[in-house]
Amino acid sequence: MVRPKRAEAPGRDEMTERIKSAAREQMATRGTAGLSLRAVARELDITAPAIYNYFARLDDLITALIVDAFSALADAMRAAEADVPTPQPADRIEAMALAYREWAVAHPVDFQLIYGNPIPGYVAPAEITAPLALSAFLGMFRWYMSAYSAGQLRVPAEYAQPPKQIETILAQLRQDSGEPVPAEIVALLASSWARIHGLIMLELFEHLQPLVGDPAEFYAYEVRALLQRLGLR
Amino acid sequence: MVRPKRAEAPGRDEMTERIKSAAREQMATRGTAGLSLRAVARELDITAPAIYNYFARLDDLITALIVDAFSALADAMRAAEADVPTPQPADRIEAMALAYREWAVAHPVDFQLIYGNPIPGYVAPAEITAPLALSAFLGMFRWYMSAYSAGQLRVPAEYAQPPKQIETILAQLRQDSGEPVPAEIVALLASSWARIHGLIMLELFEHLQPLVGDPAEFYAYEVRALLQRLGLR
DNA sequence: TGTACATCAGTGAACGCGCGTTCACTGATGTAC
DNA sequence: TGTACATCAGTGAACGCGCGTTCACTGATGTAC
Repeated sequence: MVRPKRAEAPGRDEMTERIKSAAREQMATRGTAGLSLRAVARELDITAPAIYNYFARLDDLITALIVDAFSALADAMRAAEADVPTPQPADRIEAMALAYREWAVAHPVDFQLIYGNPIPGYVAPAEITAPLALSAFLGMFRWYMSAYSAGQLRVPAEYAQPPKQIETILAQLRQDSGEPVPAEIVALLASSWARIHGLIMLELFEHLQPLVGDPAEFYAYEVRALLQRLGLR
Repeated sequence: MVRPKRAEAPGRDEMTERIKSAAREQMATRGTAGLSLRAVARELDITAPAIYNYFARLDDLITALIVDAFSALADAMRAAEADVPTPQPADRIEAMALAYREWAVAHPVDFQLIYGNPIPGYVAPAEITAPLALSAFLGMFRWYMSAYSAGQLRVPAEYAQPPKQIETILAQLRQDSGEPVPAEIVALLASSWARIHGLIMLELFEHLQPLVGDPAEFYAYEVRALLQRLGLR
């Protein structure tokens, strides 16, 4: 019988996971700012200094949680995208947008951790955070581009003249995607992102509910409206 | 010479204002969760217990700050609305939307305080908070309604069939505004709010900048697009 | 005008708390010979 | 197979800190007679 690891002793990697998981759980119940090394240790029946064997500072633990949250969100969106049986961009975009909200609602504190309020005293290392923040939405960008190239996506009249400043990012996107990127598509992506992001933010803090009743239903309605306006439905 | 108050002694109301102002300043530099009674006292050259003469609990101070922030935002929007010389609803709506962002950018921490992350351990009294949260946007609702009644606002095709759940709020709105309120208008209002709110949230946490460059310019563009789509421009 | 009293903002000491981090240590486990 | 040693996760005590809140008090000010 092969037994690569002993059953009772956690092992370094698993212990690291346990610490992160306890930390996530604690944030879920007490808010992002409610995280404390000692409480995590207590939860794991361990003394606080033991955690220093895995994370040199509390900030390193937080950074690890942020990185995990970003990739969990990106994974959820990729999985939703992959589950779509039809080849239409509209279906993929819709699936990813719905997955965005579903993940946010299922993990509200992780969502705040990456898109919302910073923890007091903690400063995220920008070189780690910045690329991850966009990555989830660049997946959607690919479908915007392919729908546009295929002549399916129609730029609505009201978005015809995007501001000049937007061209600063075009060079990089052109490099990433290997083809010329119209400023209108970037503007549409940013606008789309803001529309669904705003709905989620208002929902998470209970501001949307009194206005629309069921936020999930309204969100789906908004996504459909968006796709329809882009000529994809 | 009339002198209703002595110059050197602050007086109760002014001292209350000073405490709130120091608290706001502290939140601005250390985040919403960085607020502490003792630090506020230090700032005012006073001992911490003295603050209990003005606020029975730290939570009461926070509640006062929230109420102040809500009314400051509502005031800013009302002022912008009043400054519009033309009678067109589109101009008023645009002015209010721009004022919404300008206030948020000028007071990011206050904006987070009312629309974002709660302070750990603090629970806002819903009976105070809930009505205020909507109030700023109900001002915009009036203009949506009047533009609709005047036949200027055209409901875009993609928003033609709002979800059923939205009708739960219609009765109350009908009572407030004194006329029948179509579900489409409420849907448009919620959608509009989410669009600009999402842009602001992404801007406040630096997620929008890499995508569009100048957030102010992009915001103005988005508001124009919205008004145009509603047939108001 | 002078005295006694009430009011009340602010003091200073103290409480018990949880926090992040350091330090020298223990003791189980794996490895080399 | 047995012994000596290295590794290293985890311990327990201690540090200095800032926090919210309580309490009995001081002392200036205003008021009543």
